[in-house]
Amino acid sequence: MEHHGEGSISSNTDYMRMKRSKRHTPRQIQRLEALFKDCSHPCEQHKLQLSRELALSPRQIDVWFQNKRAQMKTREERYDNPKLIEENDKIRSENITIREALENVICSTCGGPSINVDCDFDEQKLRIENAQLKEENFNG
Amino acid sequence: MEHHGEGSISSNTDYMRMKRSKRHTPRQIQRLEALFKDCSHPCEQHKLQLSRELALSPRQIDVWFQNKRAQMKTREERYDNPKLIEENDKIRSENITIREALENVICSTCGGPSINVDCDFDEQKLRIENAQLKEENFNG
DNA sequence: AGTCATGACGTAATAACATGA
DNA sequence: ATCATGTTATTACGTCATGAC
Repeated sequence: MEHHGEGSISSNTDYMRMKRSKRHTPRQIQRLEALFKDCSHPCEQHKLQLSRELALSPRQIDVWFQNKRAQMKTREERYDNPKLIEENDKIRSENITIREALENVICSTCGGPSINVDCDFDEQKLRIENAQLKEENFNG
Repeated sequence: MEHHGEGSISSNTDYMRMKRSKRHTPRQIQRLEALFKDCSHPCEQHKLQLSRELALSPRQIDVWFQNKRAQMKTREERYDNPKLIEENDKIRSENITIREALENVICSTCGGPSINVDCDFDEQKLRIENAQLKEENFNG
């Protein structure tokens, strides 16, 4: 109900404090955002200046910046999450590829089907087993 | 801003002292949380029942569940993010370990220092290179 | 048939407030 | 006091179902 489209229409002058909407005007927000880009914690002076300039109480300026900082934080997280998941999947599949390569190794000198690897004393084997176990631990 | 003064009569119980606190009482929240665990989208019946039971308007019940769902969503994300980063690191290190193992392979039959792997025609080699490139792509 | 309005209900953003460190 | 964080309430926008034309 009541979709007012005010924002784009009355652009001629400053907004009369539209009775209905408690939102800040686009102009106010634009100004606030501009400052926020430079500094997310405005000093007292900036705060008071904005207060006069935008006809908002200092308290409102304060609240706006607090809310904005919180918003940015969660917005970052929402953005990082899918990125991490994708990256995760890719590395995992690379992992499998290399593991397969390791099993299909063929010796170049004896040309034989040398399926197996080096010594048992070496830590190498242990480390690989270890990695395998940790991997299973995640998936399980 | 002056909002409603709603019938927050706090019924018979103890929480009279918070005069104009807009917070819901612990008892109310406890009850709401309990139902939320079972279903995050309560039907009309449940809503009305809660409304009577907790002396909150149906609208308030509605709003509480909406806010709760949003809260849960961001809470999940906050929790997943560090988990994903940790997982990511571990898989990455496994990756390196296996890669090293692949280079230090020694043939078991000829006992030689068979450093190298199989044929050039095989897709194996390509796949490994591919993985390597993709990996670099991430880090760069 | 369609299409246009309207309402019910959802999420997302936001303003204001409350609290603890 | 200021700030991060969480809570309550409102607004904006989207979708879907229903109904009149």
